[in-house]
Amino acid sequence: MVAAMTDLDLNLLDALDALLSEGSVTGAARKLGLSASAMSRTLTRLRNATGDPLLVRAGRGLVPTPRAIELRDVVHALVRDVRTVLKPPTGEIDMAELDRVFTIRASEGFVEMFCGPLVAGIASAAPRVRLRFAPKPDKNAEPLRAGQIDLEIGVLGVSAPEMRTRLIFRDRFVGAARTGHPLLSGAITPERYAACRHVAASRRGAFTGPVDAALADLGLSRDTMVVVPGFSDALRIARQSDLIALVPGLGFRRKAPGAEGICTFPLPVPTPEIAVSAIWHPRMDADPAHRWLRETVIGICQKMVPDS
DNA sequence: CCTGCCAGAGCTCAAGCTGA
DNA sequence: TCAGCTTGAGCTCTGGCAGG
Repeated sequence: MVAAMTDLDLNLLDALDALLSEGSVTGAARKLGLSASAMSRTLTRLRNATGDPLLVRAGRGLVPTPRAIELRDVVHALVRDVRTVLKPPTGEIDMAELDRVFTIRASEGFVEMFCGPLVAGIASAAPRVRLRFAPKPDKNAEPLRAGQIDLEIGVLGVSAPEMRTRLIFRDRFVGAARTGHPLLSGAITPERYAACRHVAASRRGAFTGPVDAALADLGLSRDTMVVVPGFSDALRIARQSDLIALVPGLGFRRKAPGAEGICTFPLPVPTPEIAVSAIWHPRMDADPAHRWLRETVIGICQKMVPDS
């Protein structure tokens, strides 16, 4: 009886190819690294599946039936095609020909600081690749899961434990005040720092953060007058007023845009370290183009921040 | 979703059959 | 007698399924 499609076993195709090309159970068995008895049983299954004897006894050996002769070239081509389909990718891609759009979700500050070298590095290696920097209103993992975001750069959240991550660099917050600000003349103590008025950067609009907790440990509190969504806005306000901003220290060691007219200083209270990581969905882990993208992004960022 | 159980597929070994 | 194919017995592995 001919096998139904649900009984399809692609190993039979490989065995049939070996049997038809060798014209012998022993030869096919040797070719596939099986015993002759195993190959003989496979030939029995093939006979049941095709409804044709395929190879019949002729003296001590076997000869092919007309149906077997008819199938020989077809089966050989099929096996070759199946091997091509099932062969794992080599991981080698032609970067000059790679035509793809990658969406990277990162904070405004990251884009300001790193996009220049990133664009230059990617354009020189893969001229047909296009980048889309997506805004980062929150840490929602759904766009990564849905494939809308290829790579996220930021501080790890806890909402999506399946995500793959790699640390890019570590940073700490520093204070920032306009040049000539009275706070900058003399030692910056927790008391003097807390006595100033402040501008905070918070996507969620929060007036308090880790600095307030550290000040509270000393019995101090500060007055945050303004909250803005991003660090650039906080810097702009600090440059034009007596408000003190809180920004990642790295950007100012690198002379980030917007740093003119601003002096930074170490905070007089301890604050937690900021660990900036690359985050991607496991689905993209083995994709050669995505692997190239994240290695390139991580490599360029780490090159710019060698001492992190 | 994980784990344990069970049935069936497929393998090897050994032995038998057939023909040169 | 030997080479090659087939078949019975027994083992291992895999996948489906039920239960926790």
